[in-house]
Amino acid sequence: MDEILNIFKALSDVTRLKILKLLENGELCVCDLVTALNMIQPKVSFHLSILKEAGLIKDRKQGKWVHYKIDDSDFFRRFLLLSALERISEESVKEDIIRLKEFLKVKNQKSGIKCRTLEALCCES
Amino acid sequence: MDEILNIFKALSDVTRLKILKLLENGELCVCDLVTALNMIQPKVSFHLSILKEAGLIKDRKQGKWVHYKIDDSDFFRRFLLLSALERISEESVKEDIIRLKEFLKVKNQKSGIKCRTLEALCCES
DNA sequence: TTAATATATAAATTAATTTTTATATATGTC
DNA sequence: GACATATATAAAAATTAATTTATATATTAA
Repeated sequence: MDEILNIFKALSDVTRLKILKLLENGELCVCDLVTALNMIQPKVSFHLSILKEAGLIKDRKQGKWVHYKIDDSDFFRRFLLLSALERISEESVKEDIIRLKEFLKVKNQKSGIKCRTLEALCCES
Repeated sequence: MDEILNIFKALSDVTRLKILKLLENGELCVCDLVTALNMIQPKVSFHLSILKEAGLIKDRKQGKWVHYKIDDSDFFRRFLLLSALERISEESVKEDIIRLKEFLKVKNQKSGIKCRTLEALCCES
């Protein structure tokens, strides 16, 4: 019971649903999410830890950065996310995606590394 | 977003998951649930109101009683419940079902009305 | 019509969660 | 090595949710 409860608890917060919606396009590091959501970093880290604890996302350390992405190793969780995120309109993360794209563009220019997630993000603006 | 959020919030509480698990066998009135869960009545009513608000259950008034059952009019909700409740073991409502069966038996004897839900409840004890 | 039962609701309390602020750690840069 | 950046974590404050207690409403029974 605790497992399923943790999953539902993880999914019952706007910020966390937004994070998941943003991660649908590919992995993002904490600072990407901080910029996209326009929130302070400890707050984002807090929500990421809850999503991770529930087995909904996983992380990958690379140098200074920690990249997060949806954990699709479990069928039920993946399916749940799929059907839930489908019910969240793009509209609800519109502003976040604008900030994110702007931020990733600048990051790309600086680092010279192409970001797949940026390419996946929808193209208006 | 609010709609899906409400659904997940409704599902992120042990008492409410238990209520749903108990309602899987058929409709129950508030006093059935109060006895099964061994909780005070306002508490049960509070949780029922949240489940109803989320569109997961519906009620039917009959005389003094209010009977609740799972609302299967919405495909997504029904499917969500189906796959979630499947992941909750019978063990986690074992004691509740014992109390419930005992209570329903006495109720049946008194009223003479056969309760379908009682028949649906599993047969040990 | 009085009493009893079933349920709901409001107010007060308690508990849990989220947010903020401050600080620590780890990695990379100068 | 000193400094900057990215992230995590701990403690405190703020917010939200759950629980209890008390009371109201509606229905049936006596």
